[in-house]
Amino acid sequence: MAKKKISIKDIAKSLGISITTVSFILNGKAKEKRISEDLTKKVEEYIKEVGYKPSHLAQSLRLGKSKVIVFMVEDISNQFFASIARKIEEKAYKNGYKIIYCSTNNDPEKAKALIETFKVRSVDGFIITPTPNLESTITDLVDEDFAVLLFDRWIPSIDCNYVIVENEKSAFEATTHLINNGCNKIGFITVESDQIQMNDRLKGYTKAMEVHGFPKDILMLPFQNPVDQGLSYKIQLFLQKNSELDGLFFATNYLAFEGLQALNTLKKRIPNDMLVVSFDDHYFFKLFQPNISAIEQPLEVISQKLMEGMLMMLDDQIADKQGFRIILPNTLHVRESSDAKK
Amino acid sequence: MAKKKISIKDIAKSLGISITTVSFILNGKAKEKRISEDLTKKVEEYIKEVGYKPSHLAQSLRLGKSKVIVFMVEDISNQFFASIARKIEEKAYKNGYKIIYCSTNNDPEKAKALIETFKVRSVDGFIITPTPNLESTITDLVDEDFAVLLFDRWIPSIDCNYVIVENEKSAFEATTHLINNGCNKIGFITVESDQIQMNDRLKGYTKAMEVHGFPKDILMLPFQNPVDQGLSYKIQLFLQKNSELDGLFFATNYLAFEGLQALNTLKKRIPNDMLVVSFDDHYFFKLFQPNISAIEQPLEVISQKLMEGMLMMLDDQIADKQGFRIILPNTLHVRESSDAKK
DNA sequence: GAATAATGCTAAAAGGATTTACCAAAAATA
DNA sequence: TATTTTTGGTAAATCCTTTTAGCATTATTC
Repeated sequence: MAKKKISIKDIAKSLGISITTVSFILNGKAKEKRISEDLTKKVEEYIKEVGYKPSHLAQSLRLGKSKVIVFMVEDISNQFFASIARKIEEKAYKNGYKIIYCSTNNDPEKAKALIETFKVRSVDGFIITPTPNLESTITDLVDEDFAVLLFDRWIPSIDCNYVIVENEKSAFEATTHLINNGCNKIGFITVESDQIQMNDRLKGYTKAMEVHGFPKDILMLPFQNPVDQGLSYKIQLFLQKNSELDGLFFATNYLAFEGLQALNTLKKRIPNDMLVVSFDDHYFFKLFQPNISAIEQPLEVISQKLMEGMLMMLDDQIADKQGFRIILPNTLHVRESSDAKK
Repeated sequence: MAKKKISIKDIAKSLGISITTVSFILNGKAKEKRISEDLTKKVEEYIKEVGYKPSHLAQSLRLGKSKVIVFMVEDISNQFFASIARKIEEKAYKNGYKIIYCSTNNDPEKAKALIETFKVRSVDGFIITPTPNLESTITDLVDEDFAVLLFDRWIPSIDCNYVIVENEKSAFEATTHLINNGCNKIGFITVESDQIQMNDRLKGYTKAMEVHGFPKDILMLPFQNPVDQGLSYKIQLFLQKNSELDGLFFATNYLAFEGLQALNTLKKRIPNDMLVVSFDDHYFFKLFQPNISAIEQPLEVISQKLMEGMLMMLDDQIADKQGFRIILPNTLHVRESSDAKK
């Protein structure tokens, strides 16, 4: 039953005028191009009547802009990325942009392949959580005049805009929080990876421990996606081997979830036996008994900055496209009774 | 520094042959169109050498297919939808399709506007969790030959393919499970909405209660997005007013999260004071102490069926495009010690 | 009244592909 | 040798817009 899509040509023919005229009117250039008001009105009415909508595809081809932004993250089903997705979606749509998402699984080859397929789709911009070894691919992208914005993690060696958070500083603060509440044997649970944000968190922990002259206990779990079933068990073993630990700092929330299970299995109580803090706040931490302290990334601000930066770069007027480097502060939420061990 | 994109025309000129020939070779029609092997090889090598990639935009314009599928859900940051997103992404990309997402917030006007903007972008298909009052919009879509697949909820009054789960049956089972474990005053916590899946869950509960001749206690919370802060408190009031309740059935997981908080505040213990079950399983339910029973929707199968149906509809060969109506069974996970109250 | 300026509009190119219809030249057939 | 068939390709239309350059008229100026 598919009724044939009406084109600008059809309109021109029906009205006995030229395509050019219709196009000018459609693009609000009637005045500028000296189309008479009478004709303008007539065309506008006809357009409304037949419900004509220009083909975005043809426009994109002609103008070389597709009004599409790619949102390439490690895993779109991860709550953190999904939340950002939701927020940038809103802002993008408001500005006439659509968002295509994809997940890299932190696999460089997959990331490269995805970027390649998007190049040929003439997307306008990329918001990316880079995988390792993506330097040259991203540099190319920037050279080819795509708008590129890294987030969550960045790549120090290349010249590219980004929006990230203060990983090291917040990790330092969180560790210090544990220390100030009586912990001196604090374990750091993280994941084996080149991801710079993870490294920065480790640095923050390390620095805080060194400042106080405390020994470090670090558990580097293998990186995997999806989350391995045995993760909780591995943490449990680590806790048993280091039974003197009185504090735990999880580098990201899904590690904390697994860790909480391990603590439960071992009948270690929070906050009496162990003080816990996690990077990346989560609804769960407030639900869990007792509530778990966590570092909250400013999702709303991150999203807002992401779109702000994107739109700035996409807007040809702006000369300085290389000055958008945003580092945002996090918030440490102290939740379990904080003087538990004092 | 943006190096100019090379086009099929450039190749033809460089090699001193016609555009047509290049196109035939690119599309693997060299043999069919009787292009000599010599020339074919020469062109293929040149293409590889200059790294030519056809413009997807131009192809889409010419062929009328964009290889884009819209994934329109209530809220992409919801774990359920985000998980589906992740899974269909994989399958879509494997088949050369990209996915644009958008969230309706369950607002019919927003949904209609979104669908309108996508029509002009010549997307090929829509995977939709319909809002209320979307009947005519979706019928139009189907009439205009877009591939449309509803999921999570469907619209009985219109002729459109879908992939859903057995809401009523599973709700009946879950309620029966509570009854079999000694509950006879079971509260049903749901949300005020026209969404058919919510209604079906209510029906399942109602039926089970009526079969056993037990009184029903239903709490209809106002629909809202994002989740209201006072939700937990409202559930708490309900529990206080109906202090004789010994079982609770939550129509969806985020209600259960709020409910668990309320139970905690009221010092009601699970399973001793109250047996609980929730629709939509969640990682949390396994983490929570004690573990919470829940009905798990088959995410993997749902995703697989969605893409299977989509691809089938997009594949022009298939004649019967109206025969894809899938209803999938869920799994009830019984987690707290099941004989608690026997 | 002739030259200039303004008015109102349009033809055609461009963007990058696919595809139909056709055309020479060479080979095969009669 | 004359005719038909096959081979190896190409020109041009098409998808739908945007935009440059220009062209008749009419109005204005001197």
